[in-house]
Amino acid sequence: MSEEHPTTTNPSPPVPEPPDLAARPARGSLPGNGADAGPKSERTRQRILDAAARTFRDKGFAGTTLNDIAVAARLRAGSIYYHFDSKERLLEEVLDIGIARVSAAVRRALEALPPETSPSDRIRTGIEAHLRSLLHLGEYTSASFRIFGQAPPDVRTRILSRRRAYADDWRRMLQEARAAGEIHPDRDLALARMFLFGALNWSVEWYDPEKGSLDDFVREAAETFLHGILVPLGERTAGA
Amino acid sequence: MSEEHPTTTNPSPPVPEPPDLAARPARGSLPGNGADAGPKSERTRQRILDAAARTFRDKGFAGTTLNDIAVAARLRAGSIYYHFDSKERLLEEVLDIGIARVSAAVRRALEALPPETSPSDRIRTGIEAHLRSLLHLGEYTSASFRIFGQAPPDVRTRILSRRRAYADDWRRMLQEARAAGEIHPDRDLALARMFLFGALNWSVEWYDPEKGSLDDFVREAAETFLHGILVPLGERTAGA
DNA sequence: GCGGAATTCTAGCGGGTGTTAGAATTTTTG
DNA sequence: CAAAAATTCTAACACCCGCTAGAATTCCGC
Repeated sequence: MSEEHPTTTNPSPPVPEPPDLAARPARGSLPGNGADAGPKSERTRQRILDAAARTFRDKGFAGTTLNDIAVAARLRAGSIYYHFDSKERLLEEVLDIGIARVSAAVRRALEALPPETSPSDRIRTGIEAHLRSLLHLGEYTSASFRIFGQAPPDVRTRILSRRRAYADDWRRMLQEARAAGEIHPDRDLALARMFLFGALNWSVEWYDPEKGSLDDFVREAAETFLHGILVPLGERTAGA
Repeated sequence: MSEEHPTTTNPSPPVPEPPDLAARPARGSLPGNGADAGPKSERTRQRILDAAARTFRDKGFAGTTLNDIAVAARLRAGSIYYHFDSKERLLEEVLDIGIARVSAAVRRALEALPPETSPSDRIRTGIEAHLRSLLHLGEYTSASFRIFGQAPPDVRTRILSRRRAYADDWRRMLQEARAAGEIHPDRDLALARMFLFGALNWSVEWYDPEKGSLDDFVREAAETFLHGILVPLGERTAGA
C-alpha cells in the first residue's frame, strides 16, 4: 500500500549505478572529472557501506538500526537516504558486494594456477581462496553469508543470480574432478558442495586468528574436506 | 535501567520450571491431577512455544514480532505474557529445547549400539542421529542452530553450558576414534568438529526431502565427512 | 448453576522504527 | 568572493514494537 512510487521520492543521488561491484576499497582511477559524479560523495557512500556491512554482520538485518549504521559512519540517520533508497537496498548492495568479492577472489586464485594443475588441486586452491576472503579480507563477504538467510524475500531473489553463478563455478570444479577420476564415483556432488559451503562459511562464527596461522588453517580445512578424517582401511596401525 | 525487578511484575504463571526440557511433543503421562498445574494451560503454552520456534527459525529473533507468534498460536500478543516473562525468555526456552532434543537423540542412538561398535561407526551413527533430529523432527533443533547467533548476549551465555556439553560429547567421540588409530594422526580435531557442525547444520537451509530419501542423505553425509571426496591416491583409475 | 480461580482480551503507554520535507551547511564553480 | 550545486542536518510523521494493568471471559469443582 505504501510502496508504489519507486523513483519519484528521492533527490536523485548523482551516482546512478555502481560501475563495479567488486571494486576494491579506496581506489579511484579517474583523474580529474567534474561532470556528474563528484568523488567527494563517493567516499561517504563507501563509509556508509562499510559501516552497514559490519553492523549487519554483527547484529543481523532486522537487529540493525539505521541509526547504528549512521553512528558507525559518523553522520545522521536521515543523511543515509541521500545515498541509498532504503534500508533494504543498502542490504542488497552489501550482499551483492560480498559474493562479488569472494567470487572474484576465487576466480583470480584459480587463474593464477599453472594450466596443468590437477582438478583436485584446483579445488584445494578454491577452498583456500574462499576461506581467505571470508576470514581475512573485508566484512562484506562474511556479512553476505551470515545474513543472507535474514534478507527479505525480494532482496534474496534479486541477489540469487549472483549466488547461483558462484555456486556454478564450484559445481563445475567438482564435475571436472570427477571426470578426471579423482573423486570417488559414488559421492553425491550436490551434497558435497553444500556440505563444503556449510563447513567453510560456518568458520566465520568460530575461527580465531590468534589460535594459529591462517595459512595452516585453510590448508587443513581443504585437507579435511578432500580426504575426510579417517585413515584409509588399508593403512590402519592398531590402537594406542 | 528497566530490568531490576525480575519476579514482581508477572501474575505468577502456575508453571514455575519446565520439568523436562527434552520432552517430546504431546505426551502427558500424568493421569489426573489438580493441585497446582492444570494441563489445560500447558497445552497453550506448548502452542506458543511451537509457534515461537517456527517463527523464530523463519524470520530470526529481531525479525519476529510477538504478534507473529500470537497469530501462529491463535491468540493475542498480550496473552503470551501469562505464560512467559518476556520475548527473550521465550527465545531462551526454544533454544534450550532445541539442543536438549538433538543431544538426547544422539545419546539415545549411541546407547542403542552394541558395545563393540568401533569409534568411527559411532561417529557415523552420531552424524545420522544429529541430522535426523535436525531435518525430520520438530523445528526446535533447527531454530536452535539457525538463530543462536542472533540471540542477545545474556541469552547466549545462559544457553552456552548446554551447547558446550553437547560439543563435549562430540569432542570425546572424535578423541576416542583417534586413540583407536582410526583418525588420520595429523587431522586437527577441533577444526574437524566445527567443520562437521557447519556442514550438518547448514543442511537445514537447503535439504529438500523430495529430492531423495532421508536415509540415503544421512548415510551419504556421514560418508562424505569420514572419507572425504577424493579417491585415495593408490586407487586412481585414470580419467573419463 | 454458582463462585472462584485460571486464562484471555482490550486498550493503551512509552519508546524506537524507517522514512521524508525542508532548512542549514558545506563544497564546487565561475 | 558570490552563486549554484551538492551534501548533511533537523524535526517530525506515521507506525509498530515489547510490555502492562485491568476488565472480560472461560473453565472447573461443588
